[in-house]
Amino acid sequence: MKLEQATIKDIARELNVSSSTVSRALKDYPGISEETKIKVKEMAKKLNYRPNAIALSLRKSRSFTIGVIVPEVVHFFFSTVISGIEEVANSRGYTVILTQTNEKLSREKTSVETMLSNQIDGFLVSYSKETTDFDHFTHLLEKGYPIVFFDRIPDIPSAIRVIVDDYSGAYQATKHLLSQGYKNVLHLAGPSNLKISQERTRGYLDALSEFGIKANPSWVVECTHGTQEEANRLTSNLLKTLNPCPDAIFANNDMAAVGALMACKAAGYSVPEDIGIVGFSNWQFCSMVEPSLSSVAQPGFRMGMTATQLLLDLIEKKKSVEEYQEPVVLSTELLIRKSSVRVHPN
Amino acid sequence: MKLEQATIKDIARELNVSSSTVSRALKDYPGISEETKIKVKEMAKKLNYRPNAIALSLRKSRSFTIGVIVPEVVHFFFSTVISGIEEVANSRGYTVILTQTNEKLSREKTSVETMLSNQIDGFLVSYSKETTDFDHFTHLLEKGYPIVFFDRIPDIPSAIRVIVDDYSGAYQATKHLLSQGYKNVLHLAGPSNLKISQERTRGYLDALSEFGIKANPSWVVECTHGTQEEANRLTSNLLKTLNPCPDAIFANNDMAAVGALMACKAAGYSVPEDIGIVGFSNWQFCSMVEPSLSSVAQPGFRMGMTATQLLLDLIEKKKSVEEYQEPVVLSTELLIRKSSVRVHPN
DNA sequence: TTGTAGGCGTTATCAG
DNA sequence: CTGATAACGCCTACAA
Repeated sequence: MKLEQATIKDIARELNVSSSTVSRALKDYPGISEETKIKVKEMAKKLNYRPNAIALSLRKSRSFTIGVIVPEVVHFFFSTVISGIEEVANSRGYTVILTQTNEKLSREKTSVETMLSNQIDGFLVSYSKETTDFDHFTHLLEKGYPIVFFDRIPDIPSAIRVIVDDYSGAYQATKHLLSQGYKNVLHLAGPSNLKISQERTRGYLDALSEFGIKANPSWVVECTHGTQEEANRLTSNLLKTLNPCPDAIFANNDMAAVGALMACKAAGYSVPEDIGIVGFSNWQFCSMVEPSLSSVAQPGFRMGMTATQLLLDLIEKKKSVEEYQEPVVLSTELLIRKSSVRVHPN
Repeated sequence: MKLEQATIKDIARELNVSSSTVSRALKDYPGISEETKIKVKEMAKKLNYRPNAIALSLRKSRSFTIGVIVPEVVHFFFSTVISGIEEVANSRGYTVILTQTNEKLSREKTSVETMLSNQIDGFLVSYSKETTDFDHFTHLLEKGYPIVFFDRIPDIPSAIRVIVDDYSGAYQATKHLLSQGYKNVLHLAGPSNLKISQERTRGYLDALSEFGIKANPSWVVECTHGTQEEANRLTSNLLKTLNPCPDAIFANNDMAAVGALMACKAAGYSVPEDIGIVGFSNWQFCSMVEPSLSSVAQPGFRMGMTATQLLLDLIEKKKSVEEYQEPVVLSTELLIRKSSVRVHPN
């Protein structure tokens, strides 16, 4: 029992005109009498006519659809980005197709294929943690297919990229900890194949060196999954084994920061008195935990909007790839809460 | 610079056969010689042939695409549901188009239109808080168009609906509070036009009456937006004005529960000693707040999977609407944490 | 075993 | 100002 949609032909038949006339009348083409225009539009309304986007796509080889590939929807940051994408895409008349890879390269590849099959006009991509080889994207880029990478970006100069200022965020966070008088700052890092992780680690290291502290490689600990449990486990161990014992932790993400926070508390340390903590992303729960968690806020919504604007401008040829050789960088902001501010500094 | 996609015609031309032969060979139709099949498939690979889903849709009047309409992506529960939807849709070869309404009826309506234009095969809908009139859906239902409502469901018997057991969850939560010895349980309710809110309130009321407590209408307070701030403000006031002072709060959602928690602490009450609190949804932060928040867990992922399975079965005519006169109900689970368990019961 | 023709809904092109 | 025709890529009766 399919919804019998009225077509242009139906309108034409009812009115005894040709379908070309109807098509033109509906689009207010010049050279159509006012009279027929009105007749046609009325009939269209009467029959509840709705243009068939599929037929249009086929005809124009343009689908007015963009494909979004993210690692996980259930991730505060990404869901915020998606919100921004939706916003811009809708307002400019585009439809959004979404897939999540669940951090799997294989799913990323099939997603790309499906979307290409669906003739999407362009991609918005944040790749999976497993992705180290970008052939499935470079092939497309070479042919001039519009792709905008956001947050997790590849090292391909010809790719358009939107990121937040991870380096500066990490730098500010670490500097803030050091300024508070913390001396031994541990870094719970992200997967080292992601540029964002590298940048955050770089910011951490630079802040240390600015304070004349020699970085110790064993104080940069990779939290591969970035989950609370993992960070909890790692931190518990580190608190026992590292010498001197860390008195501050800068975590690559908030989940890890909370895990570390729990571990510190469980080990009998007080936060922020004994150990200061700063996270990254400013998830909703930052203000809810005890003590509230300082964090580097990333403008997710804005990132979604920016990336989509770029992509659509590209698709509509309002901009060209050449104009974006360098990544677009959105600023981050350190939000200082209780977890990193000593009431009685040492 | 569009990606020049090879078509069936291209393969046909290269091989000096007709396009129908190619079409058949690619699909392993009976009555095609092994030899041509192999030739065709090799050429297809060589030319990097990829079927054009758009053309297929037009031809078959089926798009293998489903439309998902949710109020907000940035919402732990909904993002979990989306995850479940993705999972099933992908594995059964369907693409997902997503829009969020931002709780606006107008956007809900335009979303429906756009999706219909895109010839989607069916809808998965959780409607907005503004939606009180369902004409834009009933029109479609009457024509037999496949729609599955989830979580927020309308009172339309002919609509297929998937919900969690809100009533039972709320009932269990309230009963739990009363069993802990709390006497005066306040209910921070959700918007009264949503069935889920009504059901949760009903569960609350029934638990009260089972304990021989006469419900007081002014103890059911509507939190329209369900935000932390709103709940915080409301609770602060209520703690001052209600007589007797509440010694427990059952909140319609976790954000509100946290708001209430903050208000209680700020007013000098200790949780759970003075005031017990239970939330609803089991957001990630429940285990992170201090004290950890008891909450009713909703199986979001499972809801997404179930709803999608139903929808696809419907689309593929493996099931009929008649088989689902009653809503499908997924069970909830009360997770008891610290916020509702007195160490020293009165 | 393969080819031909027609059509899904729309619009661009050319004629009238 | 309007109509006929072809084409987008694919599939499927029907014919050969």
